[in-house]
Amino acid sequence: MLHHDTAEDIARTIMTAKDAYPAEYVPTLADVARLVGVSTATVSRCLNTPGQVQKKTREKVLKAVEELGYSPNFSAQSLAAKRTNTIGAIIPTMENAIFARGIQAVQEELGRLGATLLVASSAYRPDLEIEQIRTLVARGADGLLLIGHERDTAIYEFLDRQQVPVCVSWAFDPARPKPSVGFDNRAAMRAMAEEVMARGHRRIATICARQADNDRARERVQGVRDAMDGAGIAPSDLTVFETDYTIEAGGAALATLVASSPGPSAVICGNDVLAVGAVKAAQKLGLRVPEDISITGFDDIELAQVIVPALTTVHVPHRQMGVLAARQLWKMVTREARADSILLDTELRLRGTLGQYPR
Amino acid sequence: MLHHDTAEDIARTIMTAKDAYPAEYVPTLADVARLVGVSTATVSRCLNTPGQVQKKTREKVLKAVEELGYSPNFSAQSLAAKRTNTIGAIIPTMENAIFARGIQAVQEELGRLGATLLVASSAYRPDLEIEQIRTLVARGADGLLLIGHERDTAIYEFLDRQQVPVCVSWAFDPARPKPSVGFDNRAAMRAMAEEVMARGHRRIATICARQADNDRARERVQGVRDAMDGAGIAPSDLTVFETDYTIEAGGAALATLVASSPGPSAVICGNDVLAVGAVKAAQKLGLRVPEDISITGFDDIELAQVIVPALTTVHVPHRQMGVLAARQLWKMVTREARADSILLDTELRLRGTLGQYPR
DNA sequence: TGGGCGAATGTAAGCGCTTACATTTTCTTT
DNA sequence: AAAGAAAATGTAAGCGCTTACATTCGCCCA
Repeated sequence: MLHHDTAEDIARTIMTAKDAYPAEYVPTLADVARLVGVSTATVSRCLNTPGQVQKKTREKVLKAVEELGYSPNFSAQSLAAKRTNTIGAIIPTMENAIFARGIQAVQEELGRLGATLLVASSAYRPDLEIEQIRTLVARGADGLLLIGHERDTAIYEFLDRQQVPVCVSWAFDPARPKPSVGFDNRAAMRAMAEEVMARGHRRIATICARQADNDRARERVQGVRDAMDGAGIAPSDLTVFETDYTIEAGGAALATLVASSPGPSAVICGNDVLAVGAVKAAQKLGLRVPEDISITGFDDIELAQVIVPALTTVHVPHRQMGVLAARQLWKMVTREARADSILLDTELRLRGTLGQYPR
Repeated sequence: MLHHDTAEDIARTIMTAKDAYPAEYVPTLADVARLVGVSTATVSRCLNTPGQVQKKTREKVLKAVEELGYSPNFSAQSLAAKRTNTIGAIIPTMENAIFARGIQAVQEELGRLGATLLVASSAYRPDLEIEQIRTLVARGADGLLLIGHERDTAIYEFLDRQQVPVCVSWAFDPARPKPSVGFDNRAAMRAMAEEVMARGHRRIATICARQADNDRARERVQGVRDAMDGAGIAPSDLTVFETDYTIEAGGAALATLVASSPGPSAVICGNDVLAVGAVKAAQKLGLRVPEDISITGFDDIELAQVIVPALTTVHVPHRQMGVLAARQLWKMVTREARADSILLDTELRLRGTLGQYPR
């Protein structure tokens, strides 16, 4: 007679295991198979391709899975199947709402597509980013979402060798080797700078993040220069103040700028966090915004509408960007289609912090 | 004569593999071992316990690793070693600065300890949280960081069976089975409510998040009731308005509250996001804050100091909480020590939105 | 009723690593 | 210089799954 283990037999195994190792026993596929009296292949199929298994068998298996509290071992699964249904994303920081919001959208969309998102943050440090990329790849990420194009070519070679598809976001440049889903930082900032200059401002300064290894920051500054050039002002006249990505740093930068002579009549900030810091600092110095000084931001995060006056800024469709980047990446991973770059539109949001050049 | 493969041999293998599969070849431990002429065990030791290997051997191995661009396969590694050096964290949302900041600290501290953090967000949905917990465990998370104590007991049983240590944060209750690193939500809110009542307010309302499966929200409301009780007011007199966790929802809630009769003279909000929405909405309705209506928050996020007037709120030491939770969890994972609960202090930050009861 | 065919299930070979144990090499010690 | 201990390295058995291929089952039709 064929012997099929009962739930009690398995329980006994568990007891034994308990004696041998102090750890409680975690059931495996084989345990489920043994309890039901089928092969591990059948159990595996029940879980992954239920259509291939007879209804009766499937039900018995699922019941056993439930009874034993079985949960598949991800490492074993991906080692055997060579895919993980996992996408990795590395963002510069979680502390800025801008990335948080976009990445939340990525996560939701990937969940809808049946994939999981792993998020790491690099604290704006290229060396840490490389480390995170290697970690994520070693963890079997099927694809990677990276912010901005610029990074060491060695790391792109590594990714190519490992056959890991990459999609770049928060930037757009079809000329780059990797597809990107984003917006044109330079053109967007140029539009903002033109708007500023249309109000008569000529003494313009910019507060931005470190440009060295940040193509987005650099392109935004370049956008301001483009606008100056277009208006017949020497782009080299632009005062650029690089600083950390915090409200305090933005405030300190503004204080320095207005202390110089002649101080700027308009300060174009590389993002909203810096801009909010600048607005608060200006007000603390007794300057009226925008009567005495105009200030603009970039991103359009919640903060922008909370301060008084509300911040004039560039609106970026983060959620849409996240959703599209997720879809694009998934296409690349499943090799459904060639991924193209997608350009999203930004929009000027003219609010209270931008005014006419003081008469 | 013993034959050792040269880099060219390996390259040839790679070429062959290339013909067989379109994918480029990803080198394995065995390739490195073959190139150097040692066993896989030695290579493994070079990478994991370099002290056990002779300097000369180690150098040759590391050179080969470099040359081949070898990167260990995480799945294989954790399948064999039964540990992942990975901690999972599930937070309600990434879109609130409060969690982002704390989790960033957790990540930094774990990095220092040699572990990686995997972050998932549940969008405040218990069913999604369960799913995320199972995913993280299946991925081999050595430990889990969860927000708040309250969840289905079945999921705690599952975690116990899987032997996954859990540390709870953003809450503190040593009476619960899992250790927690956090603060006393109830006492903190009670202190705030007492401060409000000390200014003469008696018509008090509360705007908070859904209490149903959120012990933190519930405890905060309870704290307000405690204070009322202490002042001889019937706690049942408290108007509680539950809503979503957004600025807009906070604003809408305030509008509803002031429209009722008699409207509250002070609105105690469950967190800063709701409070900021309430302040903005009140101002839009023509009410002066705090002269006509007092509003308080909880968390002390950046926003609190950006609005005018600055928000009176409860300061929570997020970064410290993150660091301590990370250490505690790592202790549990490495079984270095029994983990205890840690109580952190919160502090009232009395700023501009809380004033005397209108005469 | 038997042959043939598709559907359901089983068999077993890995996936790339770690590690207990066995073996070899090197260093002490007398 | 021999013996023994310690250090370095090798051998090989898994870890828990997936999946190509082999086998068996059930059903239909002639």
